[in-house]
Amino acid sequence: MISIELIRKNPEVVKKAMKERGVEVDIEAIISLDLEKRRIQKELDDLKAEKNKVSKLIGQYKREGKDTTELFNSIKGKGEKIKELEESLKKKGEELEDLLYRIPNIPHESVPVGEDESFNKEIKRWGEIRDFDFEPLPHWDIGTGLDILDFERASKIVGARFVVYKGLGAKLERALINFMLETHIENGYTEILPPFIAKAESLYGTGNLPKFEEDLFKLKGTDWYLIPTAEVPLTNLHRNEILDEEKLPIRYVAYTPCFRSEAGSYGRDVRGIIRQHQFNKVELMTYAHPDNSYDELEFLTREAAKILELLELPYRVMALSTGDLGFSSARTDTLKSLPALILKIFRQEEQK
RNA sequence: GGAGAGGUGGCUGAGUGGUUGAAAGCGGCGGUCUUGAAAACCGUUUUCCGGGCAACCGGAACGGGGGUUCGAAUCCCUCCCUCUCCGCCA
Repeated sequence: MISIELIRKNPEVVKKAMKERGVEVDIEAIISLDLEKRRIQKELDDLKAEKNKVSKLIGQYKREGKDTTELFNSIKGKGEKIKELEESLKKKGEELEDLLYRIPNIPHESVPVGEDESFNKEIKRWGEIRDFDFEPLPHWDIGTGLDILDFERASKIVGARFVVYKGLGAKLERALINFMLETHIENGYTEILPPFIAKAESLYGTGNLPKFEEDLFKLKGTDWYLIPTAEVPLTNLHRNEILDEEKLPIRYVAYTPCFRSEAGSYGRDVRGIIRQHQFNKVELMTYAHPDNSYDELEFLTREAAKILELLELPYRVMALSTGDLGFSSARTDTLKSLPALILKIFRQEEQK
């Protein structure tokens, strides 16, 4: 969540950032709401100060055996007024918080400015894209042909957008997870195996709530959600903690399944294992000092790229433009590799 | 599932409805002493919000929320969490 102080002090910075992201946010409305809220708080605090003073006097008078009726009379009706102000302060606070929760992060100055993905900037390219002297098959044909992916039986169990990994398919998935974990652990990341369920408060912490509730699976009759990414438990691991600066950076790696409702993406990437309701992910996460967090980001990106290099998969590193940036991200360097290739084949398929 | 105990500052741990933001100890910080350190002694040490250029002033916080009261860490309700015992169980 963007702090109200930042908006108070630098409204222009925030406005400019929102414009670059292509997001409509009424900063002026937030500022005037904040002013109104503070005005109420001042009035309330003054009133409470008055009442507290009298209450203290009553205590003193009683101890000294003096008459207190006059004191009681002097604060008559104050209670109701206080309750009234408290209520309106609470309401203003909630309104303000709700608005603030819907403001995305301020992009870093190094992020290319542009309204959509066409403004993304390539910052690195690695490896050779293989040429085939035959027509390559999409992965779902290969997978079902080898009997290592089974989409139909998955759909029997649960429905569309799930897959059953079978035999060597299951083993391959497991081996990849393990390979990634081991590689990162060797390089100083601490492995975490977190709960795959998180409560609402945690989802607010990562910006998934309140704005993106429809992307999540909520467990009926509870305050629990299936995690859409390991980022949720990893970020909340240290929520409301003050970290010792000496111990930074704290580097974590976690394997978790991820669950996404993919609402609003019906008809997109409908075949294969690209856009599933459940998928496996090995996540890297670093808690770093703000002074060197962007160096740390580069370290982390290199670390992730290493996996692709070890697997001899060609890739590009793309800096996402302001218009393509995720909600809580100040900067995103994304690795485009195999998935992009699959998508390309898939989209060609789609056009036929 | 049944029965019970408990949640207080960085930690341990007192606390009768009224100068208790909170004893004491530990830890931290500053100082005296010392060549330096330890010990001892003295002092100091919560956070958030608001107002103010500032010194400072006001408000809030004793697991969360609500209630009673002029006044709540203390009484009542409710939720959450931790621990112990019994039962059941992968």
